[in-house]
Amino acid sequence: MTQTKNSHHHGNLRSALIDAGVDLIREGGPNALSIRKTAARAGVSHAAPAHHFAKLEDLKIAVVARGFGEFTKAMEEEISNLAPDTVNDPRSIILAACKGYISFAQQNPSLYELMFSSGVFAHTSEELEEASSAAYGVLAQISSLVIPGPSGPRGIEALIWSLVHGFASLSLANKIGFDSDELAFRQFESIFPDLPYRNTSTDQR
Amino acid sequence: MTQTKNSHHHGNLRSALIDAGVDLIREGGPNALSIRKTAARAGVSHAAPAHHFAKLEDLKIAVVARGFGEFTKAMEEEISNLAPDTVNDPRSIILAACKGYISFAQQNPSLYELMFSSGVFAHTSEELEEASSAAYGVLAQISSLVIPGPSGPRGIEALIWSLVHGFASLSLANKIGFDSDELAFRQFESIFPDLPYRNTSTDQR
DNA sequence: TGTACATCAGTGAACGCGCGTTCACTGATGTAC
DNA sequence: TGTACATCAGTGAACGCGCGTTCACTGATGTAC
Repeated sequence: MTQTKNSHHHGNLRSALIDAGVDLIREGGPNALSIRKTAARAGVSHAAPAHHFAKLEDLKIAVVARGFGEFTKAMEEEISNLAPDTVNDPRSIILAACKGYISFAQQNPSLYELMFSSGVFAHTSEELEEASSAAYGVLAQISSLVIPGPSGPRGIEALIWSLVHGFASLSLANKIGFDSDELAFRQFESIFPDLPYRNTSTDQR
Repeated sequence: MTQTKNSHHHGNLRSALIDAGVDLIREGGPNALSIRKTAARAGVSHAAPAHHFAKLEDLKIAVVARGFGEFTKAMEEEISNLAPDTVNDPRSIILAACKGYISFAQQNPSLYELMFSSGVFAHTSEELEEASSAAYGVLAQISSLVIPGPSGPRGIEALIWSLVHGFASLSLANKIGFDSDELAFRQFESIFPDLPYRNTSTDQR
C-alpha cells in the first residue's frame, strides 16, 4: 500500500497473501488454496510465503480466521442497520443476525464451506480461536434475548444456530431456498419459530 | 466375491472400488480420494479403474451416491425400529428419522461432509440423483406429518431439514452437542420445537 | 465335447503437471556511531 | 549528515512426490460352430 513499487521488500506481504488466498478460494472452491497460486496472485515468488507461513496449513487457517472476522462483521452490521422501531425487538435482532449469517454464506460460499469443514479443526491458531469466538459471541448474545426452556441457554443457542446454519448450508447446496439472497432470507423468516422473548423495552440491549 | 483369486479378471471391480473409496474417505477425510489409492486399496493396478470410471470425478460421485444410499437406510431403519406404542406418533416418527440422520453424520463424518459439499453439485449422475432423491423422499414423508402453516409444506420441510442438518453439521465441527451419539441426539430432541401434527391414529403410516 | 476367435478387464511403463519445501543468494531497510 | 553493518524479506533454481491419464500389451472369459 504505502510501499514503493518494485521494491525488494513488499511491506505487508502477510496480509496481501491472506487477501490472495481468500480470492483463490472464492474463485476456485474450498480446495483451491495453494502456496504457489497464492504467491503468484500476490505478485511474489512462490518461495516468499515461507517467511510468513511455515506450512500451507498455516496460511489456510489464517484465511479461515479472516473469514470468521468478516462473518462476524456481516452479522453485526445487520444488527446495527435495524430500523429505530425494531432496534429493541428481540425477534428482529435475532433475525437480523441470521440475515447476516445467511448473506455471508451466499456471498462467500466456498469460504463458508471451508470455515466449517473438518480439516480446519485439526489445526488452529490463537488468531483463529479469537475470530471464531467472536462469531460465537454474537450467537450467544442474540440467544440471550430468549427466555430459556428446559434445555437451558445452551438449548436456545443450539436451536437458533442449528436452524440458521442448516438453512444457510442447504441453500448453498441448492437443497432449499432460492437463488436470490433476499428471497432466501424471506423464507428463513417465515419458518423461524415463535420463541418466548425477554422484555427488552428498557434495560436490555 | 464369487470370483477365483489371482484371476486376471476381478469380477466386480466397480463395486469394490466404491467400497475402497468409501474407506479412504472415512479414514483420510473428504479429500483423501484418489484413483491411485483407491486402486491400491482394491488390490488392482492404478490403471484398472479407468475401465469403470473415466474420470476421478465419476468415482467421487459414485462414492457419494453410495453414501446417500446408506444415509437413507439409516433414517428408514430408525423409523422401522420404533416401539409399538410410538409407531403411529408423528413426533416420534420425525425424531426417529432425525436420529438416523444425526447418527449417520456422526459415524461417517467425512462422507457426510463430502455428500453436502459444493464440489459434488458441479457434476452428477443418474445414480446420484436417484440416491439423493430417495433421501429427500424420507424428509418429505416425515414432513407431511405436520400440518403446514403459512409457509406451506415446503416451509415445514425447510424447518425440519435445516434444524437436523445444522445440528448434525455443527456437532461434527464440535460446535454444539456431545461426543456421544446418544447424548447428541438427546440434546436434539430437547430443542426440537412443538409442531401441529396431523391425527395419524388410523390411516397415516 | 473341442476349437477358433472376439471381447474386454486387467497390467505395467511412461508422460507431464502442480505441488510443498529447501537452499544459497541478494539487496533494501534500519540502526549504531 | 555520512558510513559500516546486521537484519531479514525477498528471488530463482532445484528437489522429490503423488497425481490423473494414456498406451501397447496380455490373458481370461464367453460364444459360434
